[in-house]
Amino acid sequence: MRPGNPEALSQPYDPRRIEPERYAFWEQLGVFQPRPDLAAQPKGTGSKAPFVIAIPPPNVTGSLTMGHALGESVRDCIIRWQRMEGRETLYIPGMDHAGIATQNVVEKKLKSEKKTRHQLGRDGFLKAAWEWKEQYGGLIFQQERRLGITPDWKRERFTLDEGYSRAVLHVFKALHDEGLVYRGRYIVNWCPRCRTALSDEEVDMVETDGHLWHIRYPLKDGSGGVTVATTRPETMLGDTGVAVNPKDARYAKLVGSMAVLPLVRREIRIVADDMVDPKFGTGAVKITPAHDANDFQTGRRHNLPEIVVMDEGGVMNDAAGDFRGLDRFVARERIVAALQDAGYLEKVEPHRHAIGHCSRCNTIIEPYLSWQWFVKMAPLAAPAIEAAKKGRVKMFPARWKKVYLNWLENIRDWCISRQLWWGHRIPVWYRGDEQVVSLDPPPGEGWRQDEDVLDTWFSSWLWPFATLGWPEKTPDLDRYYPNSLMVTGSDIIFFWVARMIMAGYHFMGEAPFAHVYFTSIVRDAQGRKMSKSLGNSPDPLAMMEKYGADSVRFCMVQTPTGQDLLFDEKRLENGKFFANKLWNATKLVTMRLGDEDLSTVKESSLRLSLADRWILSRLANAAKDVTRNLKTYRFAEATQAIYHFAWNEYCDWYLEMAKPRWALAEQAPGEAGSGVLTPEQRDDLRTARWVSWRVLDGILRLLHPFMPFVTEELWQAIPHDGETLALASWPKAKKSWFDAEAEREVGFLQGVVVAVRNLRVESKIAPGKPVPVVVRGGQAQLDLLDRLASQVKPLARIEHLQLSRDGARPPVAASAVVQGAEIFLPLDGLVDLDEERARLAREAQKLLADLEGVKKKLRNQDFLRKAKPEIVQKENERLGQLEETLDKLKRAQQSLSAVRE
RNA sequence: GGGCGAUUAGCUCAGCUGGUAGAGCACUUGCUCGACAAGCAAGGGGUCACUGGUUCAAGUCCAGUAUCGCCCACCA
Repeated sequence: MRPGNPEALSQPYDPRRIEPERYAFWEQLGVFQPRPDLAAQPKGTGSKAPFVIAIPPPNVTGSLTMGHALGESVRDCIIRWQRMEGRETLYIPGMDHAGIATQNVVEKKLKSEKKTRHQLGRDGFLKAAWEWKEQYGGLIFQQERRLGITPDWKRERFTLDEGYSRAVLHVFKALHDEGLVYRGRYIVNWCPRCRTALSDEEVDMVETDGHLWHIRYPLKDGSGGVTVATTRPETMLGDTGVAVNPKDARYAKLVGSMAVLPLVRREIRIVADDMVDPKFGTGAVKITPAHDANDFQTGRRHNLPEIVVMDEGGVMNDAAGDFRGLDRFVARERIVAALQDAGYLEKVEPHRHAIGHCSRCNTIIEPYLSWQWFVKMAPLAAPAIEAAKKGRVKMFPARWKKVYLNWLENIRDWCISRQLWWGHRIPVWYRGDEQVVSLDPPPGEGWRQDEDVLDTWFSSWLWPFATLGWPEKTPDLDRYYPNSLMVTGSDIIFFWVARMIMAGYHFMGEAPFAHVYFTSIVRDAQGRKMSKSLGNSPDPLAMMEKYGADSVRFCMVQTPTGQDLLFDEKRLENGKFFANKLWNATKLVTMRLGDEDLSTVKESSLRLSLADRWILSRLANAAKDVTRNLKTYRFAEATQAIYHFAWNEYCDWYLEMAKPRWALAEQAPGEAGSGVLTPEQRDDLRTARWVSWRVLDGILRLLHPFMPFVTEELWQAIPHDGETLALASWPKAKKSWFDAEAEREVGFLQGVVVAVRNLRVESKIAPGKPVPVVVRGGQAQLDLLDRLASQVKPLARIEHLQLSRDGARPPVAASAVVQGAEIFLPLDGLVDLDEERARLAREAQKLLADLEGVKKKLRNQDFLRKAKPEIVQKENERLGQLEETLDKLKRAQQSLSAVRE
């Protein structure tokens, strides 16, 4: 047992003073490293299997947001809890190279130096990017230390590290060898600003007001024309056909004939295709196979030429004839004008539709025909679907399972090539007609490597096992895969969660984690997304400065799960106030503990008083509640349980009741009251000290995963066993501590105290003035009050407590009824009798309404017959209580009305 | 067009298996009594969005409606 250090609490609570020091303290002790000695049993068996969480790797360019703070609070809370439960824990940190985001940042920096990446060339650019990474990357981890999270920093991984990169390339080759990776010329989502292809998930669809232009295409034979409707007139330059529905009678005779494309004068064929909806627009669709995914399919079905009319920057190319060199939107205006001048434009309608935007830079996406690499997803999705259906991967909250399944069941192939430089370069080599997939350059001369890199998510989806050394068969991989839990935002359920599960099954044969917990998405108080441009994103570091990391953690962790959180800075006050309360309570307790080594005190040697039995019972309940709620990720309930117990039960009641007992020590300073105190008093003092210490210790343990800094600080200040609270054991709900009788009895005492306090206030008695109180009640109730009189009296400032079985009621008094016992506050000449009468009348009226409700229920035969017996009995008891209370109130009213003023 | 979620005190939200509506903040009144004014004590405040249904009993289960929000979707 180590003695406490009460002096540590002499200054007021200030998180800024204690938090940074504590982090260094934990790091020094090495509490973040996994302790294999704890995991006696092999993985996957029993509760002692290692508990593993991998961090969702933040972008190397990232800095800490409230969203990160929320995720980290949850992850670290669970990790710390599991560590205290005695499990070996591993929290894996790392960063994502974030292809497009990082390349954008580095290019911007180059621009400020009046350079472009093309001037530097590929190698020069990559060198600059790595330099940037070394200099600025990973800032977020410095910030996250401030939060008190406990990853094993020695295991930090980066998705572009040598080993990790091998894993990524290995996966590409493996999937290619299986026929699941293929190269093809298809329509992809193209961002003309980033000049790269994107996956479907990287495109945000935005409802936008646009136009539907109706354009007449004359027939070649001069016999009229066909009118098509389009939202993107500029693509007409690439039209190679017109499609109509085969069942559409209006156009039946045109099928097979040729139309002449206006402005371009190209002859294009009119074809019949089911994809056309006769009811939309004109029922005739212009076909631009190189600039529309639908048209591409249609074009292939009818062997129409594919003409690309823009370059990679969205500028019209040579195929655009007179419009070459124009930006696609300028070209749109010019083309519309030209069509109008030539009399081809029949109509323009307003039209609302969804337009794709680059999720990185918000540029409008251009469907673009190009050579890309794809992953065939359906075979990978199958086990991931089954895993969720069979519950092998559980999601919290469960409703996300549906979203997940819906996506997987309609999954489309994944475009994984990106026209960037920062990333894993595709391991494919070309020489003439030869094509080789190989991690290293093939032997021989003249090989040229594919220019493209892989989608960032093509590396992140390997995170749960690539961080552990895969594809090597490392001991870590054997020990720590599968992970236990994934905590992330629901916004990346497709990008990342679903893909990790697919990769887990495909490469490791089992799910990467058993549970997925989805946190809230943090929004501002008006419900807007946090964004840099709006400036509505609070800086977590500033929040920690102001309220403390403990408060940020405590308040963020208890946000609603998996739905939007409207963040309001004001909520953070709560945690700080709570920490402050505990600080002061601990200060009080440390001042009263005396010199005895409490760890040597045997609980069985103590005679626990009612208050002791009560608070121990409540502690057992709190331990049970916190643990149960942590198990199901119900953080709001878990924090509520410990908060309420610590503040409203331990501080508000137990400590107040302990004060008179501690005061015994002051009657006999020095030798723990020897000689002056009776043996019973000495025992009581020891008991009060032991229980208040023991319960405080329990509170600090239960709260530690949520507020690690202040709990550690306070734990060090009281007598404690072990070096750090972070490695102390998690409190168990001791069976022998549950004590329903003590809870009932203290409930009565609390009722009496509250009633007296209320009578005082209602009677406008000065707060400090001691008052006499008379209680009439059952023998058991009176005995209870008698036994705890010395503790109850100060709580309500009772000067003299008179207990009587059925003695006379004081003639002039304010009164109340608590569990059938009558409480009188004699008030000769002090009280406003009219007010007291009115108060009693109000009280009686309330009771009468309740009574009516209960009576009605008990008259109902169906209720008596069908409700569970214990419910009926409860109602009967309630009826008795209400009638008794009402009766006593009536008598109080009578006795008051008999009094003349 | 499909799916999901929300709607409970002035605000932000809890209410898990149906059985007398809760918390924090805000509000009212009163408190420098040696842990704490970041506090203490006592209070006020809700026909649980609406309509039907199931049930002895519904904030809680079912159906529908309304409003708001999110996600998915190849009507050009």
